[in-house]
Amino acid sequence: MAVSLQDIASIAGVSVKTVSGALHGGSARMAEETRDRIRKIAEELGYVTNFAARSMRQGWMPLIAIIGDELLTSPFATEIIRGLDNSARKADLSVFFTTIGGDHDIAKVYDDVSRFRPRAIGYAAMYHKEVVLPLEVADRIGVMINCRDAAGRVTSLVPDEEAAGHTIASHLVDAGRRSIAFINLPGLLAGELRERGFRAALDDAGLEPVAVLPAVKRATYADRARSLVAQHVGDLMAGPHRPDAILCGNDRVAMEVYAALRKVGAGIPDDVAVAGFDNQVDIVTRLDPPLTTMALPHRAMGRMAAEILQAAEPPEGGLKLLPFQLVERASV
Amino acid sequence: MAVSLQDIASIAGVSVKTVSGALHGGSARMAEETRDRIRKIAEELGYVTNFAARSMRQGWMPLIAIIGDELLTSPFATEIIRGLDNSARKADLSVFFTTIGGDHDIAKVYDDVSRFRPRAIGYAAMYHKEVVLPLEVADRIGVMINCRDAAGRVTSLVPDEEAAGHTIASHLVDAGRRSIAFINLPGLLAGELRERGFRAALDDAGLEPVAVLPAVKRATYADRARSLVAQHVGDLMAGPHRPDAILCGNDRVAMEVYAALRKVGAGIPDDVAVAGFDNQVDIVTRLDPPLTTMALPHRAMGRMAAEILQAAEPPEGGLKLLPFQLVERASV
DNA sequence: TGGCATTGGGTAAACGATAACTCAAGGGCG
DNA sequence: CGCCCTTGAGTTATCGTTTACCCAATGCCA
Repeated sequence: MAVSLQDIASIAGVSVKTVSGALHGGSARMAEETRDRIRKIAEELGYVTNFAARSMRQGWMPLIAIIGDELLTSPFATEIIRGLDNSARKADLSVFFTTIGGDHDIAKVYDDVSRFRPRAIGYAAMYHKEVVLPLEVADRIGVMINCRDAAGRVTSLVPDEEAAGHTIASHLVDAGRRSIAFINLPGLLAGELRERGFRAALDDAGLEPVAVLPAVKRATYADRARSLVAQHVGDLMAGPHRPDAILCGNDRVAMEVYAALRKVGAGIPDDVAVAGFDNQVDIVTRLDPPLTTMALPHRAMGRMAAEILQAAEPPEGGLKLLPFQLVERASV
Repeated sequence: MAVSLQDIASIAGVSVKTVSGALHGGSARMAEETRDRIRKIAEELGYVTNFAARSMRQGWMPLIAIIGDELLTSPFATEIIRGLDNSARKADLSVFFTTIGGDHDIAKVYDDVSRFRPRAIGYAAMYHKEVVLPLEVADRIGVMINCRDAAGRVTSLVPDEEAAGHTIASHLVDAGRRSIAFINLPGLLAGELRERGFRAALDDAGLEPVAVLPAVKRATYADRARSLVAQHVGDLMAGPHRPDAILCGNDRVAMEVYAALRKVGAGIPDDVAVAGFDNQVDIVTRLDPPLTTMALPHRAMGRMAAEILQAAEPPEGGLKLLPFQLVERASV
C-alpha cells in the first residue's frame, strides 16, 4: 500500500541504502545529483517514512509518552501539553498522551504505552499533589509533572507555591495594604504552601493576617462542596477588623469574593484589593476589574519536562520548583 | 534491552512462533500446558509486545490519529477525546492526538502523523465550523468531528444545532413563556443554526420573538470582544416588550444575562426564564439558579467517530447530525 | 607506475513479530 | 494393518529501515 524505500530504489535504479542515505542520512557522503534525483522521486511517489520500521533498528519510536492521572480536564493541562509539544517538536519527537482513566492502575497503563516503545515516559497530574508510584514503574518514569514523587527519586517539576504566596502577599504589602485576609482552599497541598508563603511575607513586613479562612466546607479540587466565601466576606466586612485586601486561594475563589464584595457594596480595589493564584484565563480577564494574580508556570513545566525526557542521561532525581509569575491587573 | 519473544522462546525451549501463538494468537491451537508455561515466563521477564515490530507485518499501528485544528483548548475537546478513547479502547486501539498548531498546514501535519502508520485518521475542530480540506488529504481522512466538510465527501459528525434551537425554544413555550428574546453570538455557524431552530419553534407556536440581539460587537469564538449583554438586557427589561424568557446563544452569554438581570432586579425564573446551549459544566451548575440548557453531544461524537474510524469500509460521506440533550434545571 | 586515500555506492545482516508452510506423532476408522 | 485426520509445534520468509562492511573507480603523490 504505502510507498517504501524499495519502491523508490527500483525506480531510481539505486540500492535501498542509497535512498535511505539520500532522504534521511544528512551527513552521508553522496553525489548531490543522486540525492536530488532520489528526493524528487520520493516526493512524486508521496513517500512517508515508516517510523515502525525505523524503530526496529533504533529501539524506540520518536515519541514522548505522558501518562496523566486524569484526562485533560483542566485548562492548565492544555498549557502543559503546549509546553511539552513545543519543546519536543524541536527534537522531532511527538507527544503521546494517555490517561490512567477508570482503572487507576498505573503499572498497567505504563505497560500499555510501553508497547509503543516511546523514547521516554513522564507522569503528569492535573493539580499539584504528592504521588506514590509503584516501585517497578518509578525508576522508568523520566519526570513527574505537577506532582511530587513521594519517594523523592524521580525528578519532579512543580510550581513553587510557597514563593508565589510570598510574592503576592509582598505585592499587597508594597501596595500599601496592611489588613490582609486570606481565603484559602483547605486540604490542598497548593493551598497549604501558598498560605505558608503568605504568612512568611506578612511576618517579614511585621504584619499579622487579619484572618485565614477556608473557602469551602470540604476540599475537593472540583470543589463542589458548598462555598463559604459569601458568608466569610460578609462577616469580615461587617466585623471589627475590616480587611483592605483579600488574598484568595485561587482565581475561582476570587470570583466568589468579587460577588460577595459587590453584595456588601465594597469597591475593588479602592476599599479592598483582591488577588488570586493560577491566572485562570476564563476567569481572570472576565472579572471587573481584571484580577491581579500569580500565573502558574504550566507551560514552563511542560517545556522543561520535554527537555528532561529528551536528555540522554536523566538528571539526579529531586524536586524542581518553578516560579510563578506575578500578573498585575487592576484589582490591586 | 527490552524482552523479545526470542528471549522467552529460548528459556521455554520452544520456537518463537509458539511463543507468539501462546501470547497473542487467541485461537491458535496449542496445548494449554505449553501456553500457561510460556505466559508465566513472559510475565516473569516483564515482556511487553513491541507494536512497531508487529506493525511491520500488519501494515499499521494500533492507533487512531486525530488531527485537531487547535490544541485541546475547550472543555468540549475533553468530551470528544473521552468518547473516542472509550470506544477505541474496546478495539485495543489508542488515540493519538495532534494539532496543526501554528503552521496551519494540514497536509504537512497529515504526513507527519502518517509516519506512525495509524489505522485511520480523523479531523476535529474545536467549535462547529465548515472546513475546506486540501484534496490530497480529503480522501484519506476517515471522519470529520465537530466540523463539516465543505465538499461534502468526508463523513462529518456535527451537533444538530437547529434541532436544539427548536427543542429549547419549544421547551420555553411549553413552560408557558410567551415573550421570548434571543441573545445570540453573531457570525458563528452554530449561532445561526440555533437561531433558525428558535424561530421555527416560535413560528410553530404562533409566536413572534420579542427580540433577537447580538451578544458581542464582533464575533470570535473566544469572544474577547466587548459584551453588549448588560446593555441589551437593560433595554429589554426597561422597554415596552418586556420578555418573560431569554434564550442565550450559549451558556457563557447566559452567565452575563444572569448578572444583567440581577442588576435590574429581575428574578430567575419567576420574572424571566433563562436558557442556554452547550451545558458547559464550569458555568451551568455554578449559576444560581442552575441553568437549563441544551447539552452538546460531544461525547457521542467522539464515540461515533471512533466507530467509523474502526470500520473496515468507511461509510458513504455525508453529514451526520447528532442530537443535543435537554438538561432541565431551575432557570426555567 | 604502484600505493593509497577519497568518493560513491552496493551487500547483507540485523531489529521483533507474524503467517504461510511444513512436519511428526498419534488416534480413529474401515 | 494402512490411511487419513487432528493436534502441536518448528521453519522460514517477510514487513521497511538502518548500519556495518565491502568494493570499484578515480585522483594524487612519490
